[in-house]
Amino acid sequence: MPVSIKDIAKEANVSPSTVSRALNDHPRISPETKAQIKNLAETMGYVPSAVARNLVAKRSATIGVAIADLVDPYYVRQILGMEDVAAAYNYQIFLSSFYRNSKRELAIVQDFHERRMEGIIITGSETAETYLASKHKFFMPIVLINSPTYPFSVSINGFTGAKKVVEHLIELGHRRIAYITWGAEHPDGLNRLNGYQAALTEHNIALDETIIVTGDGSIAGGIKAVSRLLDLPQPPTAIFAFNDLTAIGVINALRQRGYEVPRDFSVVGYDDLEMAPHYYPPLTTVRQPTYNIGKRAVNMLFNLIRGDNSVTPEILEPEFVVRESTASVLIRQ
Amino acid sequence: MPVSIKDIAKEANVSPSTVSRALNDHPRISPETKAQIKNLAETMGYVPSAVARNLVAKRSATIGVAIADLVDPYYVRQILGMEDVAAAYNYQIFLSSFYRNSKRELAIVQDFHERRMEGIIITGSETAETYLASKHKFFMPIVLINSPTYPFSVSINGFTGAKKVVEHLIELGHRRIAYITWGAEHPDGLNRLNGYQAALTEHNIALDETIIVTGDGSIAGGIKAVSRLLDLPQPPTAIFAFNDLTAIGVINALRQRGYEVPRDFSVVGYDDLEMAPHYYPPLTTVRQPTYNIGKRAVNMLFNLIRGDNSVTPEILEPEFVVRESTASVLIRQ
DNA sequence: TTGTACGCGTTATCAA
DNA sequence: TTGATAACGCGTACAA
Repeated sequence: MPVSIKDIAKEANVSPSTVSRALNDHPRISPETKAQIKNLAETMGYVPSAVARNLVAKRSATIGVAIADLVDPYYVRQILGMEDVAAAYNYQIFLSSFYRNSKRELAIVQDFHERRMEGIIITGSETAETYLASKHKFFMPIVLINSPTYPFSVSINGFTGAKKVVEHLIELGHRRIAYITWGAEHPDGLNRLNGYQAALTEHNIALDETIIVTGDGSIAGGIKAVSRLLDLPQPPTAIFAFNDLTAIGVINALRQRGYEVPRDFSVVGYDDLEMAPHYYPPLTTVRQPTYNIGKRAVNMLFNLIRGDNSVTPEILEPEFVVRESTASVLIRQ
Repeated sequence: MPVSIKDIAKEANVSPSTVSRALNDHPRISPETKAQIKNLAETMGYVPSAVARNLVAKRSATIGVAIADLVDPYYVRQILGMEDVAAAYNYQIFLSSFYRNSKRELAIVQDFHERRMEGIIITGSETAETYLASKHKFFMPIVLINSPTYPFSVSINGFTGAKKVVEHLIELGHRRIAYITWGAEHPDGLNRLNGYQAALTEHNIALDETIIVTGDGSIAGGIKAVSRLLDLPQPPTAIFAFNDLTAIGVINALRQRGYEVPRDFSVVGYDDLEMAPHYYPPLTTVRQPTYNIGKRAVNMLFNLIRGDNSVTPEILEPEFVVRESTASVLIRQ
């Protein structure tokens, strides 16, 4: 249905290559024919076919981005950074979400290959080893976010992030600090757990596995975790949640039971969501440089596309933000 | 770099068309050659080129989705519905965000054309008239979300949504009900404003333009709006915010000034964000059928792609949800 | 300055 | 059952 370069050529009584040259501002063409053809293209409603162009050019000026969860602001804000850098390079982004399903993730990577993306970024992968195994042949560079063992990756330091949180709570006098995880398979899960443990060890606080419970990164998960924590013979005085949504669930569940934060329990989240400073109480949390990690990932990818394989894994530092959901253990009665 | 059908043909000593048939499970091919070629393709790491296939097939099995804001959960949840329907049809989605910039929106539509998407969905467009004007030639069907004047569109009824909110507040005894809008250009802005006015008129409450203020859909916008509202000689007793984020800003600003919601002011939001029931206080709001609207939009688009032009604009109804941020005006002292 | 010829990777048609 | 040929829309070498 769309009009092609040939249609214009026929209409203008020139050859298709002349039309091509006119449309691409090729130097060797007379100004008159160029103007005439451009006019004709306009009136005929010509729209160049990227698919034909990509076939012959062997490049698509497009990168594929696979994201763990389109609804999670943590991942979405990374996209913002990617978009800005990609736009500066005149590249487009093809975005797909695999919803934390490794099978879907691999299907997306396959699709990116078929579409001949020039590079791939995957954020939130739970199967990073796959991209190291040589049994798959990937003919385009792949950059992972938060898979620090992968050679081409950009990550945020979950170890120091978690450590700072726990140190802050210890400084406030807390000794029984619960930790709500997000299952073992979360890309950043192990790092943060190690940070949590390191802080305790450095302050000679024995690790108590009963106050490490598993959540799912959701508000509901935080609510459930509180039930388990408060049923303990010796409940914690502070709760470190895997993310802000979990923390919100925690605070709500505590309020339902008549407790107040931070008077009765200190609670810390992670991510610094847009509404974290506007929650009640404003959340003490860890701000992750999401926009920046997106930028860095695309920059690294372009280096790889250019053939510069000297890139090394990058690790960005998160920022600890104290607000009002944490307080000294002493204010408890 | 990637291996092509020709490479396999050479390796197997057959013609390219035989390889094509083997790979596509064509009926007229011997089982042995088929098996041999499939093996070869596997070991050689063959990945079919979607771009070459699309060129000859004149179809991409892909629809383009342009979205007003990737960070706004309201839009993102629509994508979820689209993805599910598209997947059922074996279609992929190419997603781009224009961040409420009409120029970028049109550039995305142009890009979709060049990539030969089979159809386009635009949600949150502020320039819907463009798609009616015949000066542009669009050679693929376009479905708009929340542009009810466009013939191929799916919308949520903002009129009844807003009306229900105001009726609820009136029932609680409120007479001075402020409304925080999101600028005139918001796709649903006028509909909701009309609903707001209709409810007031039906209850013989005079419209007071001084308590209709402009926000920007953000928490910060809600905070600013409160300043203007409380500086009025006769402040409102209830505030209807354009969305939940604005409502959160409102509630926070009120709390900062020592007021409590709903004791001193009733506040209503819009959207029913994931955390709306878990905010403090839990938000009275309007739940929009976002997932469903995404589904309907894709279904409509497929009808158009099939050539069925008998589609008519669809309007879905929102659902009013009462929680704890609203109360009778009588409980004020 | 313009036209001719060819190739990109794939599928479909026709002939063998 | 398989092979040769053409075509999709575009860009580019080479020839005119």
